[in-house]
Amino acid sequence: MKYNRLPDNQRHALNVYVKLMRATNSATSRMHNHLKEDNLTVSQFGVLEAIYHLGPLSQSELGEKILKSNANLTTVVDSLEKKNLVVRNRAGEDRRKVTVHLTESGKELIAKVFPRHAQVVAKELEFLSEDDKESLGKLLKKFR
Amino acid sequence: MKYNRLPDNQRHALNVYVKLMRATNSATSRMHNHLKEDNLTVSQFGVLEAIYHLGPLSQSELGEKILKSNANLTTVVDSLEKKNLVVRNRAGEDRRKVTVHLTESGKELIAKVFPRHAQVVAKELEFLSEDDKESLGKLLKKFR
DNA sequence: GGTGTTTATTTTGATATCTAAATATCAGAC
DNA sequence: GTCTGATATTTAGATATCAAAATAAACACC
Repeated sequence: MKYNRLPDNQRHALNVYVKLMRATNSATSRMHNHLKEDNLTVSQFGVLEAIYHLGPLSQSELGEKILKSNANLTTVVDSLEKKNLVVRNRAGEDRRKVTVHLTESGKELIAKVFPRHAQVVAKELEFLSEDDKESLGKLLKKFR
Repeated sequence: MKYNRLPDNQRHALNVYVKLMRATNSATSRMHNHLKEDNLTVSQFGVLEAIYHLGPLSQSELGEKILKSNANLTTVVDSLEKKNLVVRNRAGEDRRKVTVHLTESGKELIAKVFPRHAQVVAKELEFLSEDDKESLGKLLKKFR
């Protein structure tokens, strides 16, 4: 796309924007493929992984982690519960909150899937040098 | 997320991956908001914009541009057609292909919305210096 | 201690999107 | 010319997701 006739700053911004979309799209499609092997959606994996690394969390906390709406978290946790990978616990101090815990089989599954995920992500980012990764990380962090 | 106990390269890759997801998420949610004013979805806007800048395109070409499946393009073009913003044309040499054109009101709309989009994107990326944008662009380009 | 406000989750109603199968057309080999 | 395989779009069936309203619990404050 050429975007002529635009002020420089807008043209540059649009170019970065388009590249960001394309990069994310290509990265995710390659990195998320392996989840099918275990019948997990990206969101389901995200929830399992967050609890795996951070311990039991409430649904709204999970929503922030995996960047999905609260309404959607209800659905995602429902489907994980149906598969016996997590349980909801409403017995905390604040009874509005649901705390989501891994079951034994949830723990087993994520303990198997996460290392593979880490490998796939590392492999798919191999084309970046360690320096590239560091600079890219710093730049992306500024988006906040 | 700390990702201890992982090899360095995997830990670094995961950090970049997470930052990429978060950056894209935060950028898109801020940059796509203005489209609601004109009742356009991101995909609908993407199609209008692609034709606006590149001229009439087939649906599969549009799918590549906006990173959506062919099946979905049918739906997106359907909805644009319903709003009289584009027309399908099947009269080319290859009669399998549909070529999507802007109507007059489609042209008017995108001629109004695109400059605003460019402004919003530029504004939302203001926190990056021109140098930052250039380095980021170069790094993201490597994702191909 | 009742009342209004905030917070967490769920429900409702709707859209966007995907994969796989169906359909239609084209292009090349024979 | 006809068959075979590739390509473009559409249809069918399904899931993921969202925004807004509903529900329920906690908090604040007079």
